[in-house]
Amino acid sequence: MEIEAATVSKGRPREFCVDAALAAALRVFWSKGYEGASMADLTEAMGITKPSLYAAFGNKEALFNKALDLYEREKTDYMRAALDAPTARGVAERLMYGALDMYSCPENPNGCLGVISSVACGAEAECIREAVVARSATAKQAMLERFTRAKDEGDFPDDVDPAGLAAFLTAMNQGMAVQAGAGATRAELERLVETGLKLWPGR
Amino acid sequence: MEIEAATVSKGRPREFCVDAALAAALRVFWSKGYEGASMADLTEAMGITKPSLYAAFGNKEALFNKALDLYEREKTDYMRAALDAPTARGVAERLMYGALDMYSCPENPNGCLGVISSVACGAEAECIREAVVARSATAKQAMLERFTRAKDEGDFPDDVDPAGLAAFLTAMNQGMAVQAGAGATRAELERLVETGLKLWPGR
DNA sequence: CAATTTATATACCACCCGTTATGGAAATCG
DNA sequence: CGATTTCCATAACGGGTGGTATATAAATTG
Repeated sequence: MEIEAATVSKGRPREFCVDAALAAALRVFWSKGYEGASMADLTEAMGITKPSLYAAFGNKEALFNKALDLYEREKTDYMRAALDAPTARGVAERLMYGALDMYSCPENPNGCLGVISSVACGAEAECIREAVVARSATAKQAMLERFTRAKDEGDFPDDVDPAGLAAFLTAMNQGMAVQAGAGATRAELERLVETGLKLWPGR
Repeated sequence: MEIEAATVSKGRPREFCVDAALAAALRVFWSKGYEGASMADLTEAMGITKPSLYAAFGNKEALFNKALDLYEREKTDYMRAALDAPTARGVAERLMYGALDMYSCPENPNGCLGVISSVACGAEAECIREAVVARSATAKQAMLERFTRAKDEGDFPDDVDPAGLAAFLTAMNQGMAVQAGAGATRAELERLVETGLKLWPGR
């Protein structure tokens, strides 16, 4: 039983770059959501034909999961960097401005793949939603742990709840994603972030 | 040229209640989104056949817009009541707890029809998104006017921006909708609301 | 009771969906 | 070179989509 894929290919090598194709697929899912992205959309953007796609990625769901991996890999990076900030306020700043940069970057599709996929999800694609929600939960959990530590360190008053702050930041992030998807400008999102930080406890 | 529909029907009267059918359609759109709701889903929930639906409502898009009217009519009520609160903090309280009640009512589908429809919207249904976004904009505008008045009345410090507060409340509402759609419990949403109110300026 | 007008029910349309079978081209290994 | 293995392109599959034509049933008007 072969576990590893063959390191030396015997037949004709594939003519496209898997990583580039996956990046293209991510953009399509990011723009249209899981169900909104048709195989025709995907193959056209990826520059390959359907049989090639199925041979390389399995099926639509597997392709989405790999695209989601790619998306989260980058996003996780910026979140981890944010959680490494020395103070809770620093964490909030980096998280919100990071989200702002992501959502207002003109090269990115509008909105957040996670929000799009968890909201726009017909019953048939329940497993997609579950996968996305699970990842979102781990992100929230990481925030919670960071803020419990921050509370111990006296970063904010005792009457505010670390779990509440984590939920708050999550909601702000989701709200930004929705407004960005609806066409909000960077200036509008900036004002939202600044207001959120003005309300943030402490300092 | 007849402008008004005939007030006295001549032929066989329809056997179903239009309002009840529309309410059923609203629940389907609310649960599955515009594109996720198929005509089969709709007719089954409404208890009528496709020709009856098309005769009574026109087509899928017209049906959605009427369902959206119905949805907004109720939601607008609670928002207007919220904006009538004497203080800005009262407005925020009523808006957030109103949203909480709406999103955690077990009889309602999860999430917010507006968020679902604006986020989960393939290119073909662009007009749907535009309709939803336009309504959301008017709601935000009403908040903005209320908070500019509140600022003149000294409800919160001068260094906070009324437009920022409106965007903030909108984002909180959207975040609650996303988290509710993802299966958050009422307790979790309550904690989010309480944190939001704890951060609210003044008092 | 006719005649008319409308609602309903069945069936159907062309199209798009995700997925796969088929046939031929191309590159590697012996 | 020959054999083999894999990739690519075309086309088709069954099923679901929004929307509709046709025919029958039912109620109102005269």
